[in-house]
Amino acid sequence: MMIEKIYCADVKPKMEGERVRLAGWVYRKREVGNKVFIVLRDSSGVIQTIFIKDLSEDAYGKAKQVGIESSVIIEGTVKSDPRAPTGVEIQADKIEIIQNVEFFPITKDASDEFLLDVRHLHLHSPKVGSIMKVKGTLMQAAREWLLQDGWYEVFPPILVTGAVEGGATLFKLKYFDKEAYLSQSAQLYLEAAIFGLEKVWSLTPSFRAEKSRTRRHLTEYWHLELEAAWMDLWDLLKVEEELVSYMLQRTLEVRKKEIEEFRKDFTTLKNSEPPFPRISYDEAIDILQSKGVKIEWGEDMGADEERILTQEFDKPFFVYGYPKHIKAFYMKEDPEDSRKALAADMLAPEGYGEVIGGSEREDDYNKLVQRIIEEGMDPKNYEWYLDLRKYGSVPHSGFGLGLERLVAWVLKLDHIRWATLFPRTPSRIYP
RNA sequence: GCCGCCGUAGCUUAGUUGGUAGAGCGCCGGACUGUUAAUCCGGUGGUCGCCCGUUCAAGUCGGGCCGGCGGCGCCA
Repeated sequence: MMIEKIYCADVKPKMEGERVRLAGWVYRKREVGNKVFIVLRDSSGVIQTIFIKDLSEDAYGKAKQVGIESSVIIEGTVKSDPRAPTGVEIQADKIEIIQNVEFFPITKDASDEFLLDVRHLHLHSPKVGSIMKVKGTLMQAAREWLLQDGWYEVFPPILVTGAVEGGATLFKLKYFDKEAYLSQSAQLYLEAAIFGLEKVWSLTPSFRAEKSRTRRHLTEYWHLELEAAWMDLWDLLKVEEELVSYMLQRTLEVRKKEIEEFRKDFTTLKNSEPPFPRISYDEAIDILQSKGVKIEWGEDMGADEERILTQEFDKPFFVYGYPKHIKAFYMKEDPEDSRKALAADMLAPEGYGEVIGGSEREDDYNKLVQRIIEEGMDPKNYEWYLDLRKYGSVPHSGFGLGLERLVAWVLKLDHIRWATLFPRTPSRIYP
C-alpha cells in the first residue's frame, strides 16, 4: 500500500483551489474559536491545515481531539494565505486519524539527556531530520566524486582478529571457539585490496572500546576510508582536499536550507576549496609556543592545543610530519628525517579539529616488522599483512575520515552524538 | 584510566538554619471569529535515584551503591 499523497513542501500558493491529500504527523495544534489549526509535518517539511467547524463538523471534531505527533491523513483545498506560517495552507474537510497519540513524551523543555533516552522518538524532529539529510548528502557527494575519480568501492569485514591502532581498545566477542573483535578500521583490509583494484574506498562502522567522554568521540561511528597504490603522502593530501571540498560544495548547493538551520556563517564552508593550507608539525609547535602554549617537540597535541591551532585558519588545513613515536606502526618513516612519519591529519576550523587521519604506509617488509616489534606487538599476528610487503609491495597511502566529525563541523553541532541516528557512547547503547 | 558535577511530577525545575513538597510546560475540562511553541480560567499529577545511618523529625546531614552528565587522555 502506497498512500497517494503530496509532500508538505510541495504545496505552493499557485496551487490555489487544488484539492490535495497529505499524510504525516501532527506537529502543532492550536484551537481558536470555531477553528482548529493543525501544522502537519512530513519528511519534506510542514504545512498548516485549518479545520473550520461550519465547513465540516465531522472533520473539525476529529481535528479537535487529535494529539501532537499523531499520524494522520488530511484532505482539503489549497489556499494561499499570508497568515499561514509558509504563506499557504490547506482548508481541510477530511482527516483520517491513523493513530492518535494521547501525549508525546517530548515537549519543549526536554534536556539533551532526555532526548537521548527517547532518541527513537526524537527522530520525529525535523531538526534531527535535517542533520541526517546533510549527512546523507555529504556521502552522496563523496560517492559522486569517488566514482568520477576512478575509485572502487569495496566491502571489508567487520569481524576481525587484530588491532589496527596499537594501543586502541577493541570490543571483544566470541566467535565460535575463537576470539574475535569488532573492526576499528578497515585500513589493513583496504591495503590488501589495492593489489587488485589500486584505488579503493569503503564506508563502514568502526568501533572503539575507549571510554572517551568527549564531544568528538563515539564508540561506534561511520568511517570513510580510502587506500591507493602508487600514491605518496602528497598525492594523498590532494585527494583528501579535493574529496572533502567536493563534499562540502555539493552539500552547500543541495542542503543550504538545512545547513542554515544550524549555522548562519557559511564562510569557512565556502572557503573550503583546494588547496588547503599545509603546515608541518614543527610549524604547528612554533605557532603554539608563540601563543604561550607549553609544548615541546615530540609531544602529541592535545585537544586544547588542537583547538588553538584551528583558530588560526578559516578553512580545513593539514598538519604533516608528526614524530614517528606518536603515530601508528604502519605509517612510513620519513626518509629525510627518521624521527618523523609520513603522516598528515586534516583539521577542521572553528575549534573542531581532526576529521581525517592519513599517511603513506610502510611498504618495506623489514622496516614494518621492526616497527611492529618496537610497538611491543608480535609480528606473528600480522602475518597476512606482512605478506603484502613480500608479494609485489608498492608504495601506497590512505586515510580515514570520521563522517560524524565532518557533519558536526559543517553544522556546528556541540556534540558528535547528534550526527548519528542512535549514538553509542561508553554509557549509552540503548535505545 | 583520571578530575569535576548532577539525580525532586511525563518533561524543565524551586525547596532557606532539618519541621512533613511548590511552580512552569504537558495532559484533561471549559472559554475564545486566524492561531504562529496562541491566550485566559479550572483540574490532574510525587516511592524527592536506591540502601543504611544520625535525629523526636531527613528532599535537606553522613556513608555506601546505582545511573547519568562535563572535561582530560586516546583517536576519526
